[in-house]
Amino acid sequence: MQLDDRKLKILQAIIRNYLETGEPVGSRTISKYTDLNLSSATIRNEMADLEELGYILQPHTSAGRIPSDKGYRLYVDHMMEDKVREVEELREMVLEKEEKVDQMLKQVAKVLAVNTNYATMISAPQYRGNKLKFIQLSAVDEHQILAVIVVEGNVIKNHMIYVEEALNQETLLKLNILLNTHLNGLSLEEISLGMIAAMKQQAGIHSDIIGDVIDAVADAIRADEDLEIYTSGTTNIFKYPELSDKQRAEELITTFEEKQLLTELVNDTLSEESKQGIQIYIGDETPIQTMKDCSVVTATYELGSGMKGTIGIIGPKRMDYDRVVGTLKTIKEQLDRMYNDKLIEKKPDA
Amino acid sequence: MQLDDRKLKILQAIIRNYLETGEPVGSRTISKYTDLNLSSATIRNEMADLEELGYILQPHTSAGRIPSDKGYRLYVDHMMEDKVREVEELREMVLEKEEKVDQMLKQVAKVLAVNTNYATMISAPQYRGNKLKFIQLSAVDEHQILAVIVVEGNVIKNHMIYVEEALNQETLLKLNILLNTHLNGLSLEEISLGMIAAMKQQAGIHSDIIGDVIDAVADAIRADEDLEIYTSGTTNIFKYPELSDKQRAEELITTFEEKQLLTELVNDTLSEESKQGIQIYIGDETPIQTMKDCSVVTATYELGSGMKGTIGIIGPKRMDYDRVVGTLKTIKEQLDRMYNDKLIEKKPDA
DNA sequence: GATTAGCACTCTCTTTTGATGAGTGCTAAC
DNA sequence: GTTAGCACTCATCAAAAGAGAGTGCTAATC
Repeated sequence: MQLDDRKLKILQAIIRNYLETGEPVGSRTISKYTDLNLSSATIRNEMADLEELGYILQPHTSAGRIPSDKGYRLYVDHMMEDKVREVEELREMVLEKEEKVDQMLKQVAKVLAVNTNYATMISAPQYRGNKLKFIQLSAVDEHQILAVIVVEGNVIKNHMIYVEEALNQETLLKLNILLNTHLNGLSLEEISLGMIAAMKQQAGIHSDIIGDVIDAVADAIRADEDLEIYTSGTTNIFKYPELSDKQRAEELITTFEEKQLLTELVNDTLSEESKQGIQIYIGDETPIQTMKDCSVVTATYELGSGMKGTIGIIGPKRMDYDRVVGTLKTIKEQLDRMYNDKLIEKKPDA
Repeated sequence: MQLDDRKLKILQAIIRNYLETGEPVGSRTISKYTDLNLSSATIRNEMADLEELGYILQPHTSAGRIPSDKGYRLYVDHMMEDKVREVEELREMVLEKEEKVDQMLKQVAKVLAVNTNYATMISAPQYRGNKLKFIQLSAVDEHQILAVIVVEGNVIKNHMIYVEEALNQETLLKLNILLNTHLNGLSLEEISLGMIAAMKQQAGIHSDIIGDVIDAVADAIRADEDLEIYTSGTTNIFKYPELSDKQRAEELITTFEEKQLLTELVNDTLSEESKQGIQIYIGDETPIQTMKDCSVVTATYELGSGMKGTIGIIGPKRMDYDRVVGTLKTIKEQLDRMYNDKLIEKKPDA
């Protein structure tokens, strides 16, 4: 049996209708809904075919039909319309303050959640294979030395070191020079034990401090290991009865609370090189078990120099794919652009 | 009518039983439950009295009785046993790594949630009325200057400043000295506009940078305004039917997600000087509307030098008060102690 | 006078039953 | 190939019936 044009139109009508209502859709509805001018009986025959082909299914005898995962897949691959939706709020927000990246990301997650009525997540950009840019030790008071470590991409890490007795300015300066000359421009792999030993030797009685700083450097560079993930709008799932029975709701919300569990999704998204950076997971396709009754749309954004992050929108399978994809594209572009603008303008931030 | 000893015993039995089962408790149950050796009929008479006194109530005619808020209040004020429970996990964890305060707090929230089966929150200590300790500007590269600001209590704030053209070391040193001599030891209130103007004048063509730094300083000092709050175990509420109908669950979980809403609770706890730093809110007593069907137990902890934070446990009214209070006391003590140990040992952190 | 046994009564909860209605599959006619 | 017609299925809803837990009250007992 073939999937001819008429069957496609009917399938599309079924899906569109189901996306709106969330109710199984019957033959009579389609008969009126479309401009095909076919009676419900004909539609019924076609529906039987579509069911046999696996694109739709019946929750129970004598109910209407709902799209199967295969049906949704066909829809998002071939039948979706490009409905680019402006997200005004975000545009303003991003321009207004870019104070701190993580604050901004939290905001993005929230704006997206409010805009789409789905649950959202966003992962902070990962700084892979980064190199050390700058180290500075400063005496804060008699017993405390502050180590500031800046990594390429301007990730900054602070580390407080306690010392038994005060170091004078001269010593500090020496240590600073020692550290910077040896370590600047290196990645974690390039820092050898030999190098560390050499530095410690040169530092003499202050070798402890060098060890401490090295640890902090290691920490700063591989900060990507505990990936920051922000979520918002998790309670939106209560808006969709098919997701909000107790068990499912509990599982889902727990997944959002234990943000580690979302790492899977981020990794999967980053590994697949999808067209336009937008990825759609329908039902079982998702890498996260608890979301197998959901659909997940993800986008990869880039804040320049390979610092990639992931945005995800999680909703029911009958999510408004057109709108979500449109919104995500907009946001993605804005985030991508944000960094470039900054590069060009070289403006100080607020 | 008086609340004699027998009535008290019966009330206690009712509450204990209800805490366990969550079901209204009837006269027959109590008649067997207690060692009073009274028939159900007698108990019934006493229960009628207790109801008249307002300590218990009937969900509907011919159901057992459940404790009223007044009843719970009497219980926690006078009838609770001190059931101090060790929280081994926390003890180990705290000792093992005190790397970063916020990481640790997240852990505490989680351990508490797992241990108690209730929802938990913890607010990061607030650094009230803090003074500036130290400022340092460093050139990271040609166009970027990093400002590091350290506030009393070792709160560190980083701020990147973009400049059109590179500053030489000498200029930077001058600016550093300028900033530190003028600002060190001052609180936000003590930094006057006149002072800023004077500094800008001395900085000459680099007055922009001064302005930028001042902004960052202001930001660092009043960091308490956007209070960090961590939550955990929010999905535990699904374990209690009386809290987990859709509407209530949604409201509660939203409250936990929008952590700003929890500020009320923190402020209220910090403002009341309760005995032993433990506070119990029953039902309507809570400052947060969405929790009016819950009970909330809070504790104030102190990481030294007036940096106070709040731990909260949110559960059903029939929460196991004895255990929760015990657990909170333990945790509170451990946190309090943690800081003192550190002070004495002056150990560097991991 | 306090305690208890007994009993009618109340109210929730669960199960059963029947009615309704949406939707189907199939057959026969167009 | 399309459509009208009809018997059939199944979820949903509401009303009815039954069971069970628990009460309040009265009268008897200690």
